[in-house]
Amino acid sequence: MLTNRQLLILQVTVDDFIDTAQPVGSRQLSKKEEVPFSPATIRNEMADLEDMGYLEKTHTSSGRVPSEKGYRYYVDNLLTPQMISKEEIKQIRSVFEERKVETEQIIRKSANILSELTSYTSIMLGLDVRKHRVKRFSIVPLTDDSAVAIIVTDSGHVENRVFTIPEAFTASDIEKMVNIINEHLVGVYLHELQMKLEAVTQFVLRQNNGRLNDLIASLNQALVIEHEDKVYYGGKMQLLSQPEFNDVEKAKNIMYWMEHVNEFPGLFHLNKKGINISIGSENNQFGMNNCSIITASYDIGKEQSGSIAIIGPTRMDYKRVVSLLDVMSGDLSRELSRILRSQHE
Amino acid sequence: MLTNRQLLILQVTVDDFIDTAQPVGSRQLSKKEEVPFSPATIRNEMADLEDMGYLEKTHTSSGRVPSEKGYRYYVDNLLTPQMISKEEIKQIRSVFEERKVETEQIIRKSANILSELTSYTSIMLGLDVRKHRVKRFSIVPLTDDSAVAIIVTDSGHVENRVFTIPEAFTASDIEKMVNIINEHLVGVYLHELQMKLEAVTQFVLRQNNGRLNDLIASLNQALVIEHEDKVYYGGKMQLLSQPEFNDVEKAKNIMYWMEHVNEFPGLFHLNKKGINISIGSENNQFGMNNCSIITASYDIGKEQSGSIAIIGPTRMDYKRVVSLLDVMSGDLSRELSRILRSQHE
DNA sequence: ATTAGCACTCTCTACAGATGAGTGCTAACA
DNA sequence: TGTTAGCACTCATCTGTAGAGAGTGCTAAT
Repeated sequence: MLTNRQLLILQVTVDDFIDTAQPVGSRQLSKKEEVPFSPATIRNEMADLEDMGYLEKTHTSSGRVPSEKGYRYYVDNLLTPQMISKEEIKQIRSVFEERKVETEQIIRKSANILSELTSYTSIMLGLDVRKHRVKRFSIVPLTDDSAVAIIVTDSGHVENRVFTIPEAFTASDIEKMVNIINEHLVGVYLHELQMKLEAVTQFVLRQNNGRLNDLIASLNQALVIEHEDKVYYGGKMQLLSQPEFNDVEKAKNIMYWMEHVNEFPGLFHLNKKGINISIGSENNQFGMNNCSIITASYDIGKEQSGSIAIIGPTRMDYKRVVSLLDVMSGDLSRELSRILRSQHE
Repeated sequence: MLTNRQLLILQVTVDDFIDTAQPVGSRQLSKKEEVPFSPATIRNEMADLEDMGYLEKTHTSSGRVPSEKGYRYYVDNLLTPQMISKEEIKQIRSVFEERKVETEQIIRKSANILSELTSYTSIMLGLDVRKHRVKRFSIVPLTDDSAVAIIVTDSGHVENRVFTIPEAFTASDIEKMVNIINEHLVGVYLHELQMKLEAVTQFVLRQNNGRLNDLIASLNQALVIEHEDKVYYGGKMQLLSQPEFNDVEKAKNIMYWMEHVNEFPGLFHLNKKGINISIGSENNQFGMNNCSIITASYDIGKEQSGSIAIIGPTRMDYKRVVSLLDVMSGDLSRELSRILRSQHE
């Protein structure tokens, strides 16, 4: 167990390192008024903290730097939420000022503001389209053997797919099918679409409209709506401004990773509700040892939820980021729920 | 006017520098078998080339480096197209193998392959949506006061906008309007849309259907189809591998620029037909002094055209890039024209 | 238990000298 | 007269050294 003095010193050390990015020494610490001890005392405590694995030295006579274990302890036990200034809250709220209805734009704008306020990179997952419901289905023929299928969801989102028409179907055939599908599919969640289309096929068979079968099959093939996570970034280059990425090799690594985020589907969904912090090698699997990722979830109505994340160096300003994410996720919950509700009225 | 020997030496110097990124010296050059002269002779010629502004020294006793004027001369007069291996042509052709109908995917894939083959960054402009024609217009009501307007184009592209319904219009009002609009607007280019909607307004007024006016106005407002160039990148990070971007500051600059390409609408459209090379400070306005941009245009049918570009350091492999762009733009012309034609049949 | 003092370690910077690649110029050569 | 060998010179880069500065660990005094 750590003594109060050790807690204090650990906290101040981490804070200082986060601030300056320089190893912090005992003399330097003793100058701070929060720390009323002499350098020698601090040295002793730091040595103990090092033995326990919370601090590290870069070389024998350097100051100390927090270890991952140190950050972890700091984050779990010493994190005092930071006040967000009114100015900044106002800036966050500005996202919702324009009364946009397009959730995509709201999310995109949020990402930008978040990265501006933190000076790290933000990543936002778009809403899961598959949890929206079909509002209207229609087909527009393009050529003799191709047409575009359009699904409008209750959220105003539009999915469209070009598909091939297997034989020569007349316009009235297609119209008939559109009617059947609308009858059966309006109100259905997009992720149930495939399944429900099966039911339609059965229905069509029973109605002796068997000739529509091929058409539905082709349609069914085109309408696979992947769980394709739309990912929005804010301030991709912000990371390059951090001193830890002065080395181009490291910068390249992290940029590469960001381009391929969608290939790691686990990243956000594994997270629990609320705010979650993953430090350094804890997200080693993703090849970013020098980075921490803070994610926050928000709820939209009862069924949907979204994720925001900030990615920065392990030496990131946890206090501030956590507080900002807290405000932002709360606002997103509230505003997106409001929009969704108005659409279901 | 340059002598043949000077031409040779300039060419070999540029080639060598492109290859090694190191200033090239006279001794080094004389070792090459294409250059049967002694270092002293080469020194004399190089001194002359420097006087004429084609070469530069980084310091008094360094080897020479091509100046921008040198690159320009090289590009204009000494560029011998490079053979593209069958392997590589095959790789390019693989874009079109899957018989995709979605031009967007073809373009995206092209961008990736191009950057893979060149190890620079590629930028592709999506097709200009505004040159497509309206195939079908429809409206799907979402709530009492909002609806989504959908335009399907002859190319299978779908544009959609959420707009607010000013007063309580009945479903039949809206249906009426959709019919009127379809009557007037099918076949119209998207860039004419605004104008033609004016005409519809006039028509509606004359038909004494004046009450639809507000509806059309709101719709008109939503249907601004910006000349928003969709920009696709391939291999954004490739540039970071180039030695000239080892300096993080420079890397940041260029990355920043790339994120904001769409804010420089002039970049691609000013270019003439065919292949165009812009070296170093020639694209100074865009803040990329160390880069060259090679653009190539391709034609789709009679009316549309597209642009591909490769962006790399001034010390880029012009020979190779030009040849690759040549092949790629030819293929894109051919294949996209084919697809377009099939859609107009 | 805390702190002052001291020897020690390690990094960083500056400076000097050696090295080597390259140049310009001049004189000899074909 | 065009080409080349030779030579002195320049400059970047590397190496080694010395000193400053920041920090540490340990010990003894408070």
